[in-house]
Amino acid sequence: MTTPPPGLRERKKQATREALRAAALRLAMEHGLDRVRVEDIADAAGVSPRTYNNYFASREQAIVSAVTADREARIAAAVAARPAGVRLADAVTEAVVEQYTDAGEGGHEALLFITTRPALRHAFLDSTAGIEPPLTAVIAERLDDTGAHTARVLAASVASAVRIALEGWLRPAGAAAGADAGGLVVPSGSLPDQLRAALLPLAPAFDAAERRIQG
Amino acid sequence: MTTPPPGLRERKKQATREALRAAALRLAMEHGLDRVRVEDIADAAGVSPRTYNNYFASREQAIVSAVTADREARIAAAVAARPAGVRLADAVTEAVVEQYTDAGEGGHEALLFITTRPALRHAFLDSTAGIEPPLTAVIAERLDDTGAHTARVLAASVASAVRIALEGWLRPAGAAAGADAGGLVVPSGSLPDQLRAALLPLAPAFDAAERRIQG
DNA sequence: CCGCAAACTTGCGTGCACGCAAGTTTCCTG
DNA sequence: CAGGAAACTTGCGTGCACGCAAGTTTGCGG
Repeated sequence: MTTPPPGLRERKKQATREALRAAALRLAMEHGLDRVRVEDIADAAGVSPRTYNNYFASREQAIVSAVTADREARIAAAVAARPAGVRLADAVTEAVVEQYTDAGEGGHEALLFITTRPALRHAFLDSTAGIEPPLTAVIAERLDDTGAHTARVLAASVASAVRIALEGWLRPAGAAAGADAGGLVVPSGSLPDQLRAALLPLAPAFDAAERRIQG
Repeated sequence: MTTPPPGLRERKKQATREALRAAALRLAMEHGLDRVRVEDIADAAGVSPRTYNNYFASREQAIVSAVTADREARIAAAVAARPAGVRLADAVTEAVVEQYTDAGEGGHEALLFITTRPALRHAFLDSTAGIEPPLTAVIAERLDDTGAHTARVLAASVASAVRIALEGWLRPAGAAAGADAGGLVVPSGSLPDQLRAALLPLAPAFDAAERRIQG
């Protein structure tokens, strides 16, 4: 259903995309973010600059995607993998925490690099929006189809919460706190803690949605 | 506290910004979106193209902001205006519906124009993110400071829900439905209905947050 | 009323995103 | 195994975003 043998075209495309990702990240880390032109990346991947742009709409996207590429699919899979018995809220929370705590192979240096440059950090935070579609799919599955876009709203909310958690986690390294002006400031714990804390307020919404179909 | 008489500088800045907004929208509607160059807009507003770019990071942003400019502040104000007794979820929902149904003075033609061109529609949908900061502020006020970023998460979720509602509302005019592949499709009712429907799943989260501080 | 510091505007230069219209490769069907 | 359609790549051209380093305006003590 999902994999009618990929075919040469598709394989080549993925290879090119991957080559571009890798080249973008490597060159940026080697020579410094602003000393890498699109031409260099395309060159290193063996394609024309114009083709590079058929795959990525910006340098930041290419670089960041080297790290965030398949988180989307992984998260959805991780949710789907939880037994059907557990609370949806818990399934989602744990799946998210799980996927954001390993950070992949040599991804740690890369992640440091990315979260350290403002432009890349921004792109990185934006990439959380990418988990929305697959999350929508798995959530919709568990909810059957109660109320049509309930699943979309919940998935989008999760994506937002993750973004906020990441922002909070990066706060120390971050620059402007903005017009928050609350009262006390939390000392920004570990990433898993931040994620759980950010997702906690959404749990009641998940519970209610789940209750609606299963009593 | 909020308005120590604005001063000449600030007034000039707002005037310029407004002139740019207006020029951008007017020219785009008169001559067609892609027959308006940045130079024309800057020119019509009486500033250099470089200055235009100090105010807006893209043509789309300038045009769309002519319509969405103060929705952000209005929504926050509308929430704050509701009596303290009502359910937070209701206050927010009604405030949002209220602010998205009038659409401003001659804004109807403009809105049609915007939602009709893909690039502008995208920018328009993205602009919903702008309601997040002010919403965070008012929500945080009602919640005191239970759990620090609860307010941020809820505000961000509302913004997402609004975005989704708008997307649903524009669906008929929209192009690609994406990989939704659910089952049945809803015939996309009126905008207020869409908004209420999208915000409904979040109500339990608001209730829980409210309960947490007031019993 | 002066003059300085901070804010804002502007011209210039660089690299970039992306539409378009060939050229090339993959895929499918007879 | 043709042969043509569909997908993908590429060069070119245009307009754009934005850093930088003057020039100009506003605001604020003295």
